[in-house]
Amino acid sequence: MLNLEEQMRIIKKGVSEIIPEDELREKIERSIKEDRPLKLKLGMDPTAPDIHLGHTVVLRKLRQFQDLGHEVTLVIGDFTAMIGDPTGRSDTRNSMTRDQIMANAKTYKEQAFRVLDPAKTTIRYNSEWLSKLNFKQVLNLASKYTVARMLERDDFEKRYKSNTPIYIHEFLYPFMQGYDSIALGCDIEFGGTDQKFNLLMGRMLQREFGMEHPQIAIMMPLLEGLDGVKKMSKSLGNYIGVDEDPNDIYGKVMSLPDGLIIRYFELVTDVHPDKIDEMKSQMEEGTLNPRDAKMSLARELVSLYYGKEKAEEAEEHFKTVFQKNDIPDEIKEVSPDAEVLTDGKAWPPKLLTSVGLASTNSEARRMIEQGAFKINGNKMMETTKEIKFTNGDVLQLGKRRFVKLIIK
RNA sequence: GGAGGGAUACCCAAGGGGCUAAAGGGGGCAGACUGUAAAUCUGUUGGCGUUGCCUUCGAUGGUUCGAAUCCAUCUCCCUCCA
Repeated sequence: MLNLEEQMRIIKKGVSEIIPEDELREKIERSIKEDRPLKLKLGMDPTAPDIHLGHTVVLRKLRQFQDLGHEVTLVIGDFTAMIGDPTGRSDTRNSMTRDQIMANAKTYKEQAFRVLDPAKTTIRYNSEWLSKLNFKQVLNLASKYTVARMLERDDFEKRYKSNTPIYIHEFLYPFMQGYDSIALGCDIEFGGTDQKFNLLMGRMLQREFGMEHPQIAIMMPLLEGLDGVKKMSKSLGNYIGVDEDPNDIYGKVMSLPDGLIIRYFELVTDVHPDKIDEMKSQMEEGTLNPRDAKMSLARELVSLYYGKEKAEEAEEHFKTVFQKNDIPDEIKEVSPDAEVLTDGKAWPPKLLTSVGLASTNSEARRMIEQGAFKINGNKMMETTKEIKFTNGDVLQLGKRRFVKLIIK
């Protein structure tokens, strides 16, 4: 095991807050002295099936701890998912069915191991202990905190003031998450900065339940999503999933606002800090085109999850389609129904719909009128008459939707 | 339990009998431009082979030549009182 200062240097890199830091030092010291790894906990609500880059910010930090010799318990919130974490939400979550939860939990596990070391990771489900609590025990937990303090929470306060309902069971969420920490007796709990309240609740409850050295809360910054402002999340649709197609990951990275390039390098890649600083100053001086920095970020991320080879392929694909404005090599081939295309002639809006490029005729018509439709690279604006199509024609609607026409 | 207020498109939000497929903003999509799918500007944003027709303003009925708009019942939400 590395000594205290070396461990702390690695640990502190990139974290947003450690509460309290001096107790963390004590814990690490004890762990070195007793040669006992620390128990780290990360709770994940399996409310969406995919892990995205936002999750990896915390997962990567856990991985660093694992590399220092510590152990991670990944708590799958199968029980808590039935309520849903109210953190940051402006409305009540819909509760989920058991099947959905378990299916999501499965992919979470698989995808989390793309970052975590499976040998040093334990997976637990919190229904294991939470479903066994009786009402008396719940009351005991609930008696440790007041309504006024609960309403201090920003999200609850906003909802309360704006007349959006808050259900009592949502108040219980932090207690359940806190109880996870009691059940597992963990040393450190991780989360995004938005988890501060829940993490501290765990710490407080552990102390109430007689733990001598309650857990430390380590918070990681929240990664902004594709829009560059809001946090990355599945429900906002501004995410990059670790399981997505390499071309999509590459493309999505390229669509990030320039201001996020450095932040992404820092939070979700393994690129050395010195190298990142160098890029930063080069961009400020104007000697490095942000586009090129973004391309290397995209390459870096794809190779992290798919390897170098796939990363290069994705880059090639991006160059052909978006930079040269060419037609990509691989295009889905589609044969339209005979009733749409007869004797090689078809009404363009209907053809585009039947071939999957547009979802309705009206949408197709609008896009054609806006000049978004190309056949073999030539703009075509006919929306009333039928026109001729030939086998192998490449149909393009907008910048990135392509289809090759196969006439049977 | 009592008294009031509210529900409008993907989201927020205007509209209180015909001029409303429904203002405005956000988001999405497209076009121009560029350094990229960034920024900016412009257009567009229910469906239908489209100078017209059909469906849509919480749900169901009703009044009316005509209803998002008026009436009745119901569902859900909020506020105040108990």
